[in-house]
Amino acid sequence: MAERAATLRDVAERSGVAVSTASRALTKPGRVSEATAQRVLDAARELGYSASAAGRALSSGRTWTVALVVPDIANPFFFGVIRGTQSRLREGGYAHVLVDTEESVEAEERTLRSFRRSVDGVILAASRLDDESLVAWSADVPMVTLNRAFPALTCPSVVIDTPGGAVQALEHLTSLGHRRIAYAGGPRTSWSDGRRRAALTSAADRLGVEVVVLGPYAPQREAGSAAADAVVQSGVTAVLAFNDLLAFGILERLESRGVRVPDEVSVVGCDDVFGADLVRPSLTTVRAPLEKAGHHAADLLLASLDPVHPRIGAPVELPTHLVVRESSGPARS
Amino acid sequence: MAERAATLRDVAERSGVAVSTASRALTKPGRVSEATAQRVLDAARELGYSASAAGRALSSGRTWTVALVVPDIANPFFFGVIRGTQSRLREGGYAHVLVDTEESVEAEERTLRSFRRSVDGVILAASRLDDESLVAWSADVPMVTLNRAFPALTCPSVVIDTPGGAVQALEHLTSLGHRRIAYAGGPRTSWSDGRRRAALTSAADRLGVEVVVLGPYAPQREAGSAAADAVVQSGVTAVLAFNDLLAFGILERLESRGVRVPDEVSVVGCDDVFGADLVRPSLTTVRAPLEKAGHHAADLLLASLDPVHPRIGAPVELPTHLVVRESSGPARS
DNA sequence: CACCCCTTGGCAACCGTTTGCGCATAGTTG
DNA sequence: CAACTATGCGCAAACGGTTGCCAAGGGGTG
Repeated sequence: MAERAATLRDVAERSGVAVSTASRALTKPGRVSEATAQRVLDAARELGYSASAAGRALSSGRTWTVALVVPDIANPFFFGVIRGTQSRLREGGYAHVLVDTEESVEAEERTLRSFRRSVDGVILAASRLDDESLVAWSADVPMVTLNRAFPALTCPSVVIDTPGGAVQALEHLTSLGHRRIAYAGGPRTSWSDGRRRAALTSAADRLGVEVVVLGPYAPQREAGSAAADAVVQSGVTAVLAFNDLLAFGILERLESRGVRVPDEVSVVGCDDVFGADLVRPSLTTVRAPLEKAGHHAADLLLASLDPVHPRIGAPVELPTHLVVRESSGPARS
Repeated sequence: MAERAATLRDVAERSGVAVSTASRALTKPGRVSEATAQRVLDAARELGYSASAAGRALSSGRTWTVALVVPDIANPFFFGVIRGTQSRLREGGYAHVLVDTEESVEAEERTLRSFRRSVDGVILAASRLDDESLVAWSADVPMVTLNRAFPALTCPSVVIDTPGGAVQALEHLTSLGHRRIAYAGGPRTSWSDGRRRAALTSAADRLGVEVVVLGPYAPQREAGSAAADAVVQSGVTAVLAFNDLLAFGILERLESRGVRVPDEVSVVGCDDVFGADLVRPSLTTVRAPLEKAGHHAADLLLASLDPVHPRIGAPVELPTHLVVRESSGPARS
């Protein structure tokens, strides 16, 4: 390690001004004279100065850091989200702390507790927290939720309208002649899962088809085997899976059991994550605008963090649409 | 936002001790008496106290934060790595800042400059920096490189032996009767690409086969079209791609051109990222232990950051092996 | 009973930056 | 030419922890 890094004091000494002036020259354009500012800037460059985030955070109260909290970093659903938040946050000058709670409510609370004071805000993706905790935390730290509508209007949220897409999928399958359709559900703690379930059962009534709810299953490929077996067992002709990962697992299992897709069973996923068009048969799925969701979440947070006129934006709901590929087809008669 | 968060001073007052004692009670086990420690702990809990990272960083010089710098956050190669580093860093009590440089050398340097003072260390994955800059930066900030061997032994590194795996792939193809084999290369700035190229040409000599180097191509699916066309044009019977993403693109393009895989052309990828076993035909590929690589990188960094006896670990080279699936087969005769 | 050591906890300096306040100096006006 | 207003800059006090140093007190030993 080289000698200790240059501090603002070093810069000030080198340019022959007071520390306070150096600070202003670097951060408050127009607050010092042109000539002085230039001297300070030069000195800073020569010394390779860059401000200490800790010092700055301590005195100004702003850390220029945002935490993104996700339940499972291995889930490609969140890759898209991460990309979206990352690009916007960087544009806004914020650093990006990534936290994986591994689907644990305790880990989520622990994270919030420990980051509360060290970040300016939090993006909570697919939070497993209950309403009450959510409200409590949102009073403590600027927060935006993603795919978790907010009970009170105290904090902005962005939700992806996957239920709407799921209903589209149901209509698609119905029009292909399917009459009994399974829904392979996700974790019970998932708010999204509840919404989808409700939307599907009500749409099923309207369409005059039967929806068989299976699960809950972990939103992972491995869980697909059990789901596929349940699908076969239940005798439905089509299945809509909680997410694409589960759908992938179902496809694998059906193939290994010799059940042909879509001839015998149609399979539809949710999200359109990386890989949905690679698998064979390629997966019919409800496309969720993941990166865009990340953008909106970051934008909302940044708006509420604006030092001059912070504003809490209106909740955003992003539409989805069905992408029809090879894994869905006419019901076997 | 609620009233301001509790500080150490609040905790000290509530428990009737000095600030210094409160600090020690919370961070130096054994340094204060059992009874006092308990009082402080209780007070802290009652107030919902959690230490300010900024204050702590400023006085102790440690931020308990590590930056992970990747060239492209959209590349699933790095998902595995991120998971690996994330889990180890969290165990070690470190927070995880994620930075995407978008393959830009300038962004990489800018990142290092701005984070130098605000993180305890950096994991530099697939750095595009030249040797000289790398050495210079490693003197400034504790650093571990991933898939970028280090010129001097000043900083630990972990490299994945993909060249070894690529040679295995070449042998596999040779034993299947292929005599002219293409290598669809990656970005010229990629250190890994250079290594693979060298390993392949020397192995080709030994095996008595011809390797046709194509490219460079961007390590992305979209680049696969051009690569596939070049493959067809060159008249080889097999192609080894720089990474799986490129291989996916090649498979897609070959399929749409009506070239059968593996009957007419065998395709082999590198990395075995998420999706390699989903695509049809499933991809024969060189499996890189991504998560393990992340583990090692984090472990090495943590070891060099150890406050009591920091040690710079020996460079780690992780073996790879070929996973044979459906996309490779006997050469057409 | 005197001495010493060890445990415990307080004092205060320090980490690097921002910012409210006040003091010069220069420029403008009557 | 005096009085007043901008403008530019410096002083010093925060921000919230950590830690070296020291003093007081308690217990053990000769």
